[in-house]
Amino acid sequence: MKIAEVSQKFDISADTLRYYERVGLIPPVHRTESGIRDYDDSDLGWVEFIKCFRSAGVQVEALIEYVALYRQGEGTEEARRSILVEQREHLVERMEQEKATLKRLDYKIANYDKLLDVEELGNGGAKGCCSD
Amino acid sequence: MKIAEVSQKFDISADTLRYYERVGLIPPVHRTESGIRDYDDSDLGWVEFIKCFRSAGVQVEALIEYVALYRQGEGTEEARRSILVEQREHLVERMEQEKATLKRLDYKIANYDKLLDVEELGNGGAKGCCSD
DNA sequence: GCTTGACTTGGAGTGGGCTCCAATGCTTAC
DNA sequence: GTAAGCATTGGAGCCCACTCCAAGTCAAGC
Repeated sequence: MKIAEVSQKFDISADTLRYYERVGLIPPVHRTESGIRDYDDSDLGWVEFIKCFRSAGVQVEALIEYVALYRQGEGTEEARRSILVEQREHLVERMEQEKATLKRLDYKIANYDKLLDVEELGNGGAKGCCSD
Repeated sequence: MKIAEVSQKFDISADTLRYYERVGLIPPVHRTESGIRDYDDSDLGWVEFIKCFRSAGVQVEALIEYVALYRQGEGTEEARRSILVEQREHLVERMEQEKATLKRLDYKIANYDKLLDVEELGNGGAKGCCSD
């Protein structure tokens, strides 16, 4: 599978795919004789893997480290595991923060709904909520 | 309240607080005669507000727009509401992605646990999971 | 009044994560 | 075999969100 197809399939630009490979976020992709990238199933698996983790905000740095350890093979399992655990912690923290913000956002939106409803009824003039 | 105290209270650097004000993420902060920032309750409210939304990944751009509308006052309620709704959508999408990634992360960690358990029992040699 | 330390400003610098570019090479259709 | 449209590379550039800096001002203690 050539880079253009992969790019389309995963909605990641070819530039980004090359960048990922260059910095070690993805192991070297299989090539044709003439040096053109020809993604095989394993390569596609990595792309999908990275896409998943990147789009959840996992840092490139951590993924690079993980991939490097993976490529080193046996003996690195514990280190790999601890990267994952660390990233899991970050993720959970982020999700909690987001949950709180979502709640607040909903509250604010509900306030605007009320406010706008009132206005619609010709009863304007209610003071807008400030930072709440 | 001077900038150093605010910085400490919210764990945001003084530089960042000034930056926030400069770009319009926070309305102009109250000053002493001599021009030194002296945050009042409303200013602190804004700082808290921005901290909450920023730490959930809401873009500075959107918040600037919101604050600008807020400062324009009446008549901008609908626009403000729609900014919030839009940001809510982004947030929910992000959270869903993260949920999926968390699940995957848990699965991978569990795999490593199993793998490492087996090794501990002197039964090594099981092939590490690739991108799964 | 002088030092110390926190404050001010505008502007430059940084880091992360891409994104774009120029120069060049391969492939396919005509 | 040649033009169009893909691919390759290294390196520069860009955007976001800060972060730091220099040069100067202000405030509190001695």
